[in-house]
Amino acid sequence: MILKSQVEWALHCCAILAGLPEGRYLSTKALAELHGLPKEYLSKALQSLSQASLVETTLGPSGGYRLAKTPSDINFLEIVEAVEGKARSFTCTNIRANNPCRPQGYCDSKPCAVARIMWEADEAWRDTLRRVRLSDLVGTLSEEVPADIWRSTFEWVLKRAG
Amino acid sequence: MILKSQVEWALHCCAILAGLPEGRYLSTKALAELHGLPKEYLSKALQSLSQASLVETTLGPSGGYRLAKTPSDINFLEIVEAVEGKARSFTCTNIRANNPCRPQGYCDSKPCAVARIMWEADEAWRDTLRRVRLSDLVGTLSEEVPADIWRSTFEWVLKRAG
DNA sequence: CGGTTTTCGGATATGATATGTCCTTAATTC
DNA sequence: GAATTAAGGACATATCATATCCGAAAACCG
Ligand code: FES
Ligand code: FES
Repeated sequence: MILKSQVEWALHCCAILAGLPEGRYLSTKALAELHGLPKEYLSKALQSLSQASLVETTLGPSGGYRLAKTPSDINFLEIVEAVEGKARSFTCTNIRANNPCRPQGYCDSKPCAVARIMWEADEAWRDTLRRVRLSDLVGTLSEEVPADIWRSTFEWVLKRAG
Repeated sequence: MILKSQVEWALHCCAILAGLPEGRYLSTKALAELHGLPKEYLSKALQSLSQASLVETTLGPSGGYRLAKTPSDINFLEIVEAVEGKARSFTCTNIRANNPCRPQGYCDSKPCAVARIMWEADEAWRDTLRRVRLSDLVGTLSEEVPADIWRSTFEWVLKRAG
């Protein structure tokens, strides 16, 4: 069970977009260059964010992406699910139904106990992500990233934001 | 991010083995037949359980698997990690290091903020699984599975247990 | 002892999914 | 009209999950 690397990409990109001034857009090209990622493929991740209505886009030169909501209104789960999908990590294939001791045509009333436990764990994972806002990440980053790097990155981005 | 189906298989098999009388073994063949699974491939999952010291084996006719510990001493996380591995679901590929604004040779002191949050969620998932014991599952099953099916399954297993 | 049954591990094949590239279309800016 | 951009489809490649097969070693049974 491994998350795709697009999840990391999306989170980093959202963190950058969160620092963008009101009304400005940042292109895929800039985001790819900033993170050292293949532009074409990163584009797929950004499209996922767009389809999830987490970011807005505009075309043409000076086009690109910006957040569709305030950073404090976006949580980690939204971003993760946008690229990873909302499907649960555990799927019950109902192998209990293959038990040869079962009467013909017997039908289970509840989802099985095994799946319920695995889904509970899945929900705990999602709950944790749901509780962390994008603004929390930006806050942590602004404390931890050395001030000069933080500032020069911001300038680098502004220079390319349309 | 999707768990392999072997996880489900291992959990179901452990639940069955938990009902086995002291000192008896159940073969892969019986477990595969009971759950309608490919014997050869299920064998791989059981080998994983064996390598994790969750089950003990013996060879020859009347050989097979039995639990290595009491059901109340085995938790879900042990079983899941045995077949799924202990690696975290999120891997930080350190793309922050590609930031062109960084000074040459700059080295990060901490794991990055993004990864820490994702790992926290991963830990919440593991914590939930760690808290559920195999004996809890057996207890739930014995309440929910209709008594006649429960009993006949038990007899079916005993007839094949060496 | 010899034949059977079992686990174990390696080798191999197949299918699905993640990753990555390329190209076309439509919208926007200048 | 030319340049730039997101969107999305087609395609190629790599990795991993799934599945099967085989040989070796151990245990049981006659
Ligand atoms: S029958 Fe296996 S998890 Fe539901
Ligand atoms: S640098 Fe991306 S998660 Fe650590």
